[in-house]
Amino acid sequence: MPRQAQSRCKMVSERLICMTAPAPTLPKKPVVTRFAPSPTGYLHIGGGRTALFNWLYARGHGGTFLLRIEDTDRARSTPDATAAILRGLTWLGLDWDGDVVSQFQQKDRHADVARDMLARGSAYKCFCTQEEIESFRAAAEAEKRSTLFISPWRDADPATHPDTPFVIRMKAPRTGQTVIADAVQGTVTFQNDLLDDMVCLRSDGTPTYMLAVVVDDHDMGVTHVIRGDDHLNNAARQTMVYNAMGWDVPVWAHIPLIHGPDGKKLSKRHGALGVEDYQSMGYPAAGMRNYLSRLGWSHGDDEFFTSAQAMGWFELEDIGRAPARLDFKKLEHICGLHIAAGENAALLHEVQAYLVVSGQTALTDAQSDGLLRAMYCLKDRAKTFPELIDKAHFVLTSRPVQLDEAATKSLDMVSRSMLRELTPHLQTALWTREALEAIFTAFAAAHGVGFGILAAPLRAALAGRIVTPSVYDMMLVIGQTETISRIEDAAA
RNA sequence: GGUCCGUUCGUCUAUCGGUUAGGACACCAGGUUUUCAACCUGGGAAGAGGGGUUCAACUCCCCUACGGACUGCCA
Repeated sequence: MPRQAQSRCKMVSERLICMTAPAPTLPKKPVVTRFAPSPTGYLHIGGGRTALFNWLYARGHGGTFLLRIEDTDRARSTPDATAAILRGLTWLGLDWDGDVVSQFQQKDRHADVARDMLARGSAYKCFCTQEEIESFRAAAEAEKRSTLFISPWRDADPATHPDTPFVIRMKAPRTGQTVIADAVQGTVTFQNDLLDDMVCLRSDGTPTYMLAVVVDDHDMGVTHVIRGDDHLNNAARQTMVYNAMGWDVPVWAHIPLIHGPDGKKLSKRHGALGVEDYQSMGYPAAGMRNYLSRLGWSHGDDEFFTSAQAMGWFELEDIGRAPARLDFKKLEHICGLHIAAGENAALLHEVQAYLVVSGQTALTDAQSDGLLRAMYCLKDRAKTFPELIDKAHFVLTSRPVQLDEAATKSLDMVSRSMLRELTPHLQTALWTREALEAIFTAFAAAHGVGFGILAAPLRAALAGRIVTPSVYDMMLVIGQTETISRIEDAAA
């Protein structure tokens, strides 16, 4: 994928760097990004966007997009949740490279690194019990002191170590500051004396997230960590692990979270949270990708685009710093454009998948065939798949066509007799739009009525409803025989 | 409480010191029409507040307010 657009600013600054320091023109490391959800439920819509950004960036830069499941918390991780996440990503069309990595399976490696840090003197054994720490924190809070816990074992003589369970804590620097050069947030500075010695290895020998992410990201060769800005504070402590091990720190990009329509953090009461919920609501995946990518990222005034275009445009510096709200109206609008632009067979395929996941009965072969033939007059008007199916009712249904209340009402004595007079004209008609238009125009004129008067009972007869696509489109799609039969049914 | 991040129309956003602050969704009005949509035209609608810096600030700096994240042997 050629780089179509690049921040002008960045190009200028790179040029400047080259002029002042010609040396660092080392070959750029290929981009490696990853999405690392924890398997505690479904794929959250915010997680879906994080995955999307990682995917766009990797794919747009000829890089690699990896997937890792952060399942070190055994109590909260379930195989079902992992499966749900994979399903969500697959539906969104975000394909990852290589095998899915299980963080838990790397636990021995994590423990090795923890011991390595111990040997290097950048970590130490802490024998404090959780109860001790909890009571310390409770007391500190009550007295309004800092709850920052400094282990008494930090500089203890190993000879004094008791024979009790211990955790391995990072021996974090107590002075100076840690600077995060974030591609989205800019330069963020943390005072080291405000950061505690995080636990790297639990007393049961399992690694904590803080250690595991760093080790895995390093081992997997991740060059760009694009994740929610709820991790921004963590980045400082994680940097210390990189430094302790002498590893290259990745490029950080902490993106703002997505909020609900009311501006509050997205939660259950907002309804649809999982990516799969959006699939069951019948939004096309291409539209979801388009809409989600515009939440917090922009490329000038471009609103409607394909993922291929987004890949060519996507740069970290174009990501905003403020949280964005979910707007279903705009989502629908974008999705409508994607349905309209969709290829008929692909749309049919997606509609079928939608019916299955939303627990509805799939279309029969005959219905699929009908939908395919009707697609041309349907797809411009539907924003979602349920809407598309609703508008396709005339071709999905079969005789005898069920009439709804309004349709029954419009088929009164007068209009039924009009329909009876109409059928002979249709029997001999050439079945083209032009010929049909000529017939109906003449027929309406002969009866001294406008075409609208004629169209209403026709909609009722053909679709059983009075809100339908164009009557000409319906007749052309269902064909001459079926049209005449339906009109005769209604006129009887 | 502490640390960190954020704040342009109702919403998503453009703007990288000089613009009548632009676009899109939504909304309102009109047009088109074969119902509903779609479509076309037009309209209202924004720099949180206060201080600086500057010839000039939405843009840079500080303070306040509001919102958020983190502050775990969760991830």
